[in-house]
Amino acid sequence: MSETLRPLRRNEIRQQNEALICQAAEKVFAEAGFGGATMQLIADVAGLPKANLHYYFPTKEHLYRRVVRDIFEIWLQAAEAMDSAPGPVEGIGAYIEAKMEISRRHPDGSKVWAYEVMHGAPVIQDYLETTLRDWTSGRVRLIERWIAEGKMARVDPEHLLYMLWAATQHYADFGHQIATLNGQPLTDADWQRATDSVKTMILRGIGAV
Amino acid sequence: MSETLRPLRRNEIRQQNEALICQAAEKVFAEAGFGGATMQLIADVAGLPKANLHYYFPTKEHLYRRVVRDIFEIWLQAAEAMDSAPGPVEGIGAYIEAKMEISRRHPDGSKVWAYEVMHGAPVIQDYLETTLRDWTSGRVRLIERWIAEGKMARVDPEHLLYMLWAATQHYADFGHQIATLNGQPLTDADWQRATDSVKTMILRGIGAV
DNA sequence: GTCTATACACTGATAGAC
DNA sequence: GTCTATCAGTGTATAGAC
Repeated sequence: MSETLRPLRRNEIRQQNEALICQAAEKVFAEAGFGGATMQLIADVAGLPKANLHYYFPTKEHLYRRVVRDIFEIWLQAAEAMDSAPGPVEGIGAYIEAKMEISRRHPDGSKVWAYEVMHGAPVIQDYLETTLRDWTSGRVRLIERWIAEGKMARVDPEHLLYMLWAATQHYADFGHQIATLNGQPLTDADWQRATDSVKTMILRGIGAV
Repeated sequence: MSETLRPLRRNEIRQQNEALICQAAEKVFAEAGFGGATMQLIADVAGLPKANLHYYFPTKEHLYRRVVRDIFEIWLQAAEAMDSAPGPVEGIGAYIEAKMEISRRHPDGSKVWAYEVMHGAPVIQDYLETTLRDWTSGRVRLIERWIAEGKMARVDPEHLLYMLWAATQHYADFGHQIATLNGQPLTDADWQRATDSVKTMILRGIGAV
């Protein structure tokens, strides 16, 4: 009887521990990079013996790969905010809000992604060449349609996307610099003002308002 | 006679070797981060025995500190392009051009800076709190003056600066991602188009054109 | 599935001959 | 100022008891 339940229980334990380890790994990888992170420190943060990490993830690189892939999924989900919008004001406005919210809620994930890309994307190069490229192509066509319909100025769609990524992720990746210049970490009101500033400047910059 | 010349010669040798080592270190730190970089690899890239690095820079951290400080100086020099301009079109336009040129010519330096800030600026925290904060305060006042003079829209000066940094440095820090989406590294014409795009969107975004 | 002990490789740094 | 040899410390990964 209990024999038939054991597989499910094991899966639950695995899922729970993997999530715990991933959470700790994201934090440590963001703070130290791949080379600077140690399995020992990740284990300490997760509150597990170091050997358990190797039980769930055979190597440090496997664990890192998993963390980066999780972040990539979050980026893609935010992208949906841009679709099914009547025009750039709603679509790009919603995309900026979604990406700013991610920068606020998942700054470590954003940093790990930045770290990975900065170092030549050794782990997720295939994602860049497939999923991200496909997504980008689709949004370029969407922006070109908005331009053709006279809903925004004639801007280079690719460089608009780069600016959207840069402006929003900057608040996560360079959050420490911003907090230092601000004198303290951004408050709720600060984040609202930041989001409004980015939205206002970009929407006006593309001639949508 | 030759005795009096020796100190100069030694200084020249030191200067030359330090520059060689810094150049190699910038490349390796950018590609691997502080933790991932090894003195052995930096020595190999510089074409020197590892022990020589420790002769010129006592520890790995001393070498890293020097590399980050060099980059910081380049940032500050670019900032001068913004001053002594009659208005935002010339001032911010020139600043964008200068920063895009740095992203193109010193992508490794930009990455080391990004890496350092992303990880909490353990080495250059004092620069953030003194030099960068002072510089920022000065430019905020400059932008506020332009706004008061009706030369641009009423935008939040701090967030405009963040957007300038983000948009320009993105082409260095995320250059690999951009090259992948572009199908190849940016050409001269691509860089020109990128610079024009950033200038056009931001200058229109702040109501300066 | 969990954890202790350990093998094995590598790193930063130094000593000391040249 | 240059370079070989080497040490002490640490890292990843695993073996094996529980």
